Amino acid sequence: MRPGPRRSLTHAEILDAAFGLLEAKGFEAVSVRGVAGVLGLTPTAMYTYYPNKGALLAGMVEQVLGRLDTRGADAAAAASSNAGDAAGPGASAARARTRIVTLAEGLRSILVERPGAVGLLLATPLDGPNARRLDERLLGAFTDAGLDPVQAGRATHAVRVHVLGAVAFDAAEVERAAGAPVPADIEAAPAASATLWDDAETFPLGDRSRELADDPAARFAWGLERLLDGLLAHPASARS
Amino acid sequence: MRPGPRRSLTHAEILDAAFGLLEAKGFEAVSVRGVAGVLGLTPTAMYTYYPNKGALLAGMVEQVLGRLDTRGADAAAAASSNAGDAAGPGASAARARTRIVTLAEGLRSILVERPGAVGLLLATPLDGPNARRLDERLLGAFTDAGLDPVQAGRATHAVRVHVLGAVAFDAAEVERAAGAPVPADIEAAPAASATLWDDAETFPLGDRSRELADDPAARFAWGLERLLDGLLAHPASARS
DNA sequence: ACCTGAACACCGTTCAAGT
DNA sequence: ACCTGAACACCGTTCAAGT
Repeated sequence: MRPGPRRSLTHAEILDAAFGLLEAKGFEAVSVRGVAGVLGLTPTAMYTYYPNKGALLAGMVEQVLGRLDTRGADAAAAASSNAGDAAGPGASAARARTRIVTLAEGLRSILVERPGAVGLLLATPLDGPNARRLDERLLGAFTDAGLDPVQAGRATHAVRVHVLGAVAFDAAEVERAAGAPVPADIEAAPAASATLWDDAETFPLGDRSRELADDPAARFAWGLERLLDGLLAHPASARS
Repeated sequence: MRPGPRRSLTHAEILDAAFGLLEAKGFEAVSVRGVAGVLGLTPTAMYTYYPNKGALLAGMVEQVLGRLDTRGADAAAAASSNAGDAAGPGASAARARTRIVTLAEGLRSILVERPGAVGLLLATPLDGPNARRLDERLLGAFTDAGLDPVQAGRATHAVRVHVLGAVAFDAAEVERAAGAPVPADIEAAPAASATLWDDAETFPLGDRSRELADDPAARFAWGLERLLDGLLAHPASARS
């Protein structure tokens, strides 16, 4: 069978195969050749659908962020049914904060659900339509909360950084727990000239608080709330 | 010349070659074979020094974080010479905040200086001696500022996430500006069921604030200060 | 201990050719 | 337009062998 039965796959089918690979064998296993193999295609046939591997990954990112939409709508429905029509001063700011938390938690849960998806987000520029829509929502919420455009832009960036960074760290910790121990490799570390830090002595705190290590979800939620405390502290342009 | 002149390289020489590759051609170019090539070795000879590629990368991470030590000491000296012996209430908390900012800004500047180094940090578990020492310092500073051990651990994590996440995003933006345009790829994005978000309309804010996009250093500093505002807002155990 | 050379099982991508 | 097959220039890693 030389030219093949001309199956004419849809992008959705190709992305499904790619996500199957991602879930089964991790981000590293998502290769042009691998996806082609799952689909029964020759690697070169993939270049009919995507001009390069980056475009494939961008397509996957868009699909992941697309799930945030449909799910976020449900969460917003539940939240708004509780809120009623309260109209105290700062009520719209409070609703804006809830919206931000909903978006951030939603994005996190989607990324946690699909192990390997973080690698995707970090490896691909987040400038597709769904990524932009997420940005617009955060931007709108921060504006509603009283931030000026520049502050809202920076705050949006900070939230994006916090969500992706936190999930990336959690994923790395999972890998470390499951994976191989890290080699000693003594020579690599130049001895610190620790003289001026001596007010800090040598801390035995690290091991203790690392053993108390709470679950990633709680840690994330706490950090997000603290970040929002800081971002939303000064309602108007009282800051430079 | 079969067995070669038995040069017996040091780890430092190997890491230098690896960093040369990193700076010249980016993180992707840091390969076992590539480093071996620069050193005039056969790829397999590398496995005499490092058991695998991960160990090589871990060695590089440790060297990067080691630079933070020597540099942080200088910065601390300059800062403390200005501070004098002020003893008002909250003075130690203020000094702790300064220490945190110094560490975070120092780590960021080191990562920004070495393009490609972020990829390194994100690809490698941060559990070497220098990484732990950085953790201990942040932990100690947050404890000095009045946080209990669990809060200090979470706060340390939040700062780490913020620094690495922000630098990773900046790096991605630089790549995007220099690299190829992203293909349209329409079919991948499932249309959002946008019904419930309609109070936000469609925001034209995005493009405006993206054009005003301030420089990454200012954006980072602002976000870090806001995060610390939130993390250090309540001095004692007034929080759950 | 340090190194070579051959080999295995992979990558992304291009090109000429077929239907 | 969609696909194959051969090819190019790469990966990380293992193994047997040399000094």
